Amino acid sequence: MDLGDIDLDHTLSCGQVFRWRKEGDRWIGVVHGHEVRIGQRGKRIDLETDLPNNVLERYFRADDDMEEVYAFISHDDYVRGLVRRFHGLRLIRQDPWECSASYILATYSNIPRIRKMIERICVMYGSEIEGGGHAFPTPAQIVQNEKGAETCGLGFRCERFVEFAKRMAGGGVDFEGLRASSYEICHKRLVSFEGIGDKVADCIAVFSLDHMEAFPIDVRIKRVLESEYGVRGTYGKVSAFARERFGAYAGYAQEYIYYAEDAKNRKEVKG
DNA sequence: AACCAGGTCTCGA
DNA sequence: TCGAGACCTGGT
Repeated sequence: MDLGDIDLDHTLSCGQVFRWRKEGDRWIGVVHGHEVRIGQRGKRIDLETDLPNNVLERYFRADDDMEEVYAFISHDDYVRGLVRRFHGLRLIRQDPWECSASYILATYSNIPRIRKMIERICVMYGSEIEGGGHAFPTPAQIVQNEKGAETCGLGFRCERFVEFAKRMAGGGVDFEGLRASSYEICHKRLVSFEGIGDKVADCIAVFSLDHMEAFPIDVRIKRVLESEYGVRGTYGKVSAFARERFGAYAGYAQEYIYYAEDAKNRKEVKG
C-alpha cells in the first residue's frame, strides 16, 4: 500500500482523531468498524487489517499532493518552520457522522477526557469487532437507548449528542450533499444544528467533508493568530483572514499550528 | 487545590 | 451583530 509522503506519528497524534493509540512501534485504531494495526519504518508501512487498501488510502488522504499543499500554506517563516518540523503530518478523511459526534463531545474539554468520553460511548453502544474492540456506534444504536448516554460522563454535551444522533437517524443530515456543496453552504448548514457552532462546523468540514479551506479556531489557534499575525476579532473575521492567507489548504495550516502548540505544552509540562 | 479545557448558547446593548 | 456569563466534569 502506498500512502505517499506521510508521517504516521504526527498524523495520528496531532489531535484530529481520538481513537488511535500506540502500542510499541505500532498504532492501533478502528476505522469504519474494522481494527487497523499499522506501523512505519522510514517509507515502509506495515499493515494488519481486513480493510481493503483503497479504503485506507482514502482515510489517510493518500490522494493529497503534499507538495501542492506545502506550496499553498508556506506563506511565511512561521508556517514554513512548522512544515519542516512536522513534515508528513497529514489530514485524515474521517467518517462524517463519527467526526460530527466526536467534535460535539470535544466542546470545551480536553483531549484525554474526549478520548475517554468517546471510548465509553463505543463500549456502551458500538458493535463488537474482531480484535476485541468496538466500532463507533451508529445513530440508530444510540437512539435505541437514549438513557445509556447519561452514564458516559458527557456532562452538558449529553443532550446535544443524543439530539444529533436522533437527527442523523431520522435522515436529517445529508453529508454527501454538504461534501458536494461549497464550504460556505456547508458551514452555514452545519451551524444550524444544536451543539454545532462555528468551530465544530469547521472541524467537520475539514476533517470529514473535504472542505480543506475550513480553518477551525479554538483558544490555542486564536492566541497564535493574534501573536503571529496580529489578527483578532470575531470568529468569522479571524477565520476569513486565515482562509485568505492559506487558501485552499488552510485546514492543513491549522493542523500544523495546532500540533505545534500541543508540542509546546508537552514540553512545558515535562519542565 | 485551583485553573482550564479542540465552544456553544443565551441574553442584553 | 457583538461581547459577557454560564456551563458538566475531570486532567494537570
